[in-house]
Amino acid sequence: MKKELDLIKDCGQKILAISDTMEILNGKWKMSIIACLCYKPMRYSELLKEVKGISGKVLSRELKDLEINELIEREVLTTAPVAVEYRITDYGTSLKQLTDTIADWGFIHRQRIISGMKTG
Amino acid sequence: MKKELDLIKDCGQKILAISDTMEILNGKWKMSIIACLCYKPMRYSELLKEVKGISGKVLSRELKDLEINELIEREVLTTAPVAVEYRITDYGTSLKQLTDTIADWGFIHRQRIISGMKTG
DNA sequence: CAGAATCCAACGGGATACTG
DNA sequence: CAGTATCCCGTTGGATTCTG
Repeated sequence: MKKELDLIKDCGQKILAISDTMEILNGKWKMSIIACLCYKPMRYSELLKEVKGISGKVLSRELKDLEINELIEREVLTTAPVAVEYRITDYGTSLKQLTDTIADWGFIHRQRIISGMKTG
Repeated sequence: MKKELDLIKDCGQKILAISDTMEILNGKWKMSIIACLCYKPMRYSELLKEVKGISGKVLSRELKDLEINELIEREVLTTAPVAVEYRITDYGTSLKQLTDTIADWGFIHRQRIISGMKTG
């Protein structure tokens, strides 16, 4: 009985922690952007190509959000036609494992779908 | 050079997989619900208490979504005042590691916030 | 190239009241 | 108890245009 209560209590803390994370990583794009920048620094236009489906406006906002949370850094390169490079921060790399786990599950889920939704 | 291209290509697949996952687990509540039901089966009202902040309407919809994706099961208990129990499915338990990773990061992030946003 | 501005549609999500 | 229905708002997100 007490053991059950402990479980619930523990569960409560976990729920809170998950809510925290989902608050930071809301929207469908942030994890993709993070994963992208974990590979290498990229420019705005590169991200626009790599993160398929995202629009310019949304990419701008998401990048700002991520920068505010210190997950990525923005550097303006004073080159000829002006370039901006986005990089993952040390703190941002702490999300790498998370992106890996999410990607892994995505693969599995896709396999499950294309294998015809065989009844589990 | 080629190596870089490979990286990008690989990155592309990962981005897709992440998009897939985020499509299924969109909204701020689904992961919390999954994590909750990983502890033990729960009734609607229990979830309403455990998943702090969620409203009845949203909980209903999220539960339906999760059921459609075969991540949870719903059983109506023919008891006196009618009870409904939600359980995680085998497939749903494949998300347990993900909820753990997300929760871990949430803890870390909270620590970082309350420690005053120390740089680095 | 890197965005900001504007417009608009769709969805997420809260509050309340109602049903079986 | 376990939802559903309704209203209503803020956000998300796409398309397009404009700017430095």
